[in-house]
Amino acid sequence: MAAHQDPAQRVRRPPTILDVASQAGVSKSTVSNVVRGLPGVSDATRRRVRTAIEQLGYRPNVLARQLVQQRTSILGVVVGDLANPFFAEMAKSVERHAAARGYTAMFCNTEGDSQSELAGVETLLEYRVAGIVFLAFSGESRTMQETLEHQVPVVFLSCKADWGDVVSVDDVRGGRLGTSHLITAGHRRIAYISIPELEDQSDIARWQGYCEALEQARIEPPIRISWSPPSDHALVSGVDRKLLEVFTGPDRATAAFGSNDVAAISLQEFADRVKLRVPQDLSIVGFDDVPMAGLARIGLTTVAQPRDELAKLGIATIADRIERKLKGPPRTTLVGVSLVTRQSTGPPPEGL
Amino acid sequence: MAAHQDPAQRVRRPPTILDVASQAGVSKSTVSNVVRGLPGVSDATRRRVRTAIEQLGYRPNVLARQLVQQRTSILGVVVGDLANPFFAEMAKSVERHAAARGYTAMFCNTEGDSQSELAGVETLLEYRVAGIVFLAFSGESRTMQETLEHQVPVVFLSCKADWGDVVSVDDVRGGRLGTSHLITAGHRRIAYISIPELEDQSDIARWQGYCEALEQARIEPPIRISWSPPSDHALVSGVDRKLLEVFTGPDRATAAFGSNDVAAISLQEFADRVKLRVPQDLSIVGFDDVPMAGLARIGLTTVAQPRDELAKLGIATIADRIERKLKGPPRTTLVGVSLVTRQSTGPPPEGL
DNA sequence: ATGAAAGCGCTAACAG
DNA sequence: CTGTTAGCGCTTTCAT
Repeated sequence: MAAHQDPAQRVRRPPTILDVASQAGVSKSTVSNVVRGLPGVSDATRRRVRTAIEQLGYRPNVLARQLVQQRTSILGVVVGDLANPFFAEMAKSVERHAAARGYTAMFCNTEGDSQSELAGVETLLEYRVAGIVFLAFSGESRTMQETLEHQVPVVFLSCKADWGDVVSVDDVRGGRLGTSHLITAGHRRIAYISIPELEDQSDIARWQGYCEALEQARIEPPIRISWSPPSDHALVSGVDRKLLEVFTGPDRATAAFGSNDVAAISLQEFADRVKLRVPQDLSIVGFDDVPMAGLARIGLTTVAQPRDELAKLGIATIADRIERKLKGPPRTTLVGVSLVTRQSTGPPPEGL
Repeated sequence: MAAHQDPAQRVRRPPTILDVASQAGVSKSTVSNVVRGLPGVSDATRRRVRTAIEQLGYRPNVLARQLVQQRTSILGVVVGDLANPFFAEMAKSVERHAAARGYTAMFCNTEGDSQSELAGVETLLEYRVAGIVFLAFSGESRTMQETLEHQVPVVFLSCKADWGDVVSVDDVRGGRLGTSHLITAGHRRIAYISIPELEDQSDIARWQGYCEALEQARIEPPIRISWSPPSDHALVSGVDRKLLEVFTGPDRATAAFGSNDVAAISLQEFADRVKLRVPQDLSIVGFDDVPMAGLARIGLTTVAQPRDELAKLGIATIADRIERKLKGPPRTTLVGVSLVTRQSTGPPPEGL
């Protein structure tokens, strides 16, 4: 292999279209025509240009192109938490489908914080992204305004808002599905548990589904736990309590519905640590069906989302919107959820 | 909330610096100066410009700026597999540290395929990224050339190559560490197992460390398993065999060292399915210490990488290189690995 | 079939 | 302190 030089020393700037033009002895328009594969260039010229491009290692400057074209092929993707396996999987799918449609994805991790969500969108807008895909949306209205004001198509993928296109599972239905499963198994005291960092619009919809299921079964009251693992305290229906208390004592909760798999698995981990047996003492249902949930050792019952289908539809929607193939008012596309039953759920203990 | 219009119909293009200038009754340079916070603008003018910006919702066009400045603040990040929790965590850290230093991250998922690795780098180069961070590198030399030819600083983060800056753990040492742990526990037949999609330079170094440890303990021969879960077949030292065979029979392997936690956990899952007890029948060591490995139910003994420290150093390195604060030949920064002992390892069965 | 010229929105000298 | 001017690299009419 050729001796390599110190990266800091090589200062040769990338060749421009002009370099190619002069090298090939043509005008830059011709080079442009060749690069873009337009017809109306003689074969001889085309060949000469191709050679020059090869020799110089010319690569068109996308920034310049997009500046003059007044549009970019960058898709901004707002992710709640890349470290959450669900988002990681979605991000991966989104990137793949975006690339397949000619878009480059630019990710923004928000840590579920509406502050950085706003900052992220701001950055994306500065890059004049062609559209924004929200993989999580806090619901913060200022972000919405910023985005609206600047005419960027937006799709809420696996999350929702009352403006912009939505492609997601029916979270309310998913919430009902998971909760009903527990009710059917005989549980009467069922808690809903979420991790505050990830409480967004989806979380709210799932909570609603949970409440509806309880109501329909005439079970009162709903119990909302907001917990930051691995703390042993949590906000239980608004008041700070020891988490363990919720699952012990005479009218303890015998089951919990996690707003997502990470919350559910964290709770299972907590249960393991404090020697609560799952599902004998405590049944747990999650949401998402992340790969980890399917491991024999985890065996989490969960509401599954068809991730790749969601990503595909979401990208199709926003791409169509960008390309003006889709017009009219915001559209909502709901795809089905399904319950995956594993070992984390069972009937409640005797007498409860 | 104001009635929202159909996203497809609002055609107002984003305001430019000229719009702001005329609105404020100044020249565009003055606006530019205000936007960039340069001194030498009277307070009155500054205020007027600020107001105009506010009213118009002006947002500078980064593409135009970067075009004229001849440099971007985009950092390309090549990721092996976003769905692998290790990469997901790294990606997240990288994005955070990049943002802290004023860079925007643009991710490329390669699925461990050197073909799309090349395509990804190609795309990044078209965007004139300021630098490229490899979170996985296949070792494919053409990519290297493409990159070198275009003068982009490169850092190999938690992976390696013999050119460009490297910031990683000492994979060879890590390989030795994990293997030695098994040897010390009494194992004599230890397999090395990796998932082909992720075999890269790090994998090779870890394999080398594994071999060295075996050699030092005068254990022969090394066993290399290349496995695509959940298949029940695998390539064992080059030949296709049933995976189970490796861990049963008279001279079976009693331990396995996974090239990363995903491989190790997959193997554990396999063991669970075929009723091999871990660690009684089979000890398993992983590499990375992903969050999942620490769950009580997984309890994977593994070689831990300090992810956030790696990301921080990696970004610092490439940022310094970009900003010319770091000059000279490629630098290698190695950070320490440590073994985290959990429940997946123990002594071999009696008599083996 | 090819070239010339006019910008895209912005920064960076340089004048005034 | 503020305005004028000349591009950055590219696409896109419009001539030739």
